[in-house]
Amino acid sequence: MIYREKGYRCGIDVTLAVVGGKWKSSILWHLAQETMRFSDLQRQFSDTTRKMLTQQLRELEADGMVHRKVYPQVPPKVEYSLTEKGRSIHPILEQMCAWGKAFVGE
Amino acid sequence: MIYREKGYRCGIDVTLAVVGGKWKSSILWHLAQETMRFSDLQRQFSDTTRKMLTQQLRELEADGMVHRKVYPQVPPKVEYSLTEKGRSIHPILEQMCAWGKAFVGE
DNA sequence: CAGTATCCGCAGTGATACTG
DNA sequence: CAGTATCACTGCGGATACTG
Repeated sequence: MIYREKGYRCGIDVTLAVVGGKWKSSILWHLAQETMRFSDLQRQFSDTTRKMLTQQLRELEADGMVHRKVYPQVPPKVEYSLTEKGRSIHPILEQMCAWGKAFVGE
Repeated sequence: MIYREKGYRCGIDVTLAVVGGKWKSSILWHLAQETMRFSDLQRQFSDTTRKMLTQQLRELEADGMVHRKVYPQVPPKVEYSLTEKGRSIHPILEQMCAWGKAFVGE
């Protein structure tokens, strides 16, 4: 199974490559609630550097999970939202969230 | 949300901490089919070092996801199988697998 | 505001050799 | 057979400064 010139053992590995990044699932989770500006995301992920946040967003964008809308104005304004593909992972994230809670709450 | 003295943003992060490791989901996936000896796993994951494989298995064991049965004999024999907790993640893995396949097959 | 660019430390990983 | 132990290296990610 090939994606972006890399081989994957099965679909699970692909999924983890897309949402398994350090902050990606959380980003997708938050964007599912609402469209957010970069500064909004910075506030939510205050323990992350701009660099990391940008990088994760760029990868999600490259995978077609998020849409990046740039308003050509000064000062700049950039909004991030989920694409259709990005929304399609949400049921799985919800289950992962529930499983994780149950796992800890024992 | 605390687990093993580490804070997690939400259940998703916990789940990824448990199954998101480089080979963990694949290990859980294969063990779901059948109990395997260490050498069986080595064959399946031929591109992984013994060290990595051992480490991932130890972490899965510490999280109560796999059971490690040692046969006290020479030469040694060690069998790995899923615990109840380990089996409980399987539905999610199946969905991740399906999602990943759909993601690539476009 | 929303990013790049650059440098750097160190944890994670690999290679190799050894052991009960 | 099923692991440890040790060393060396790479590259992820943090800190900081700069830019359109």
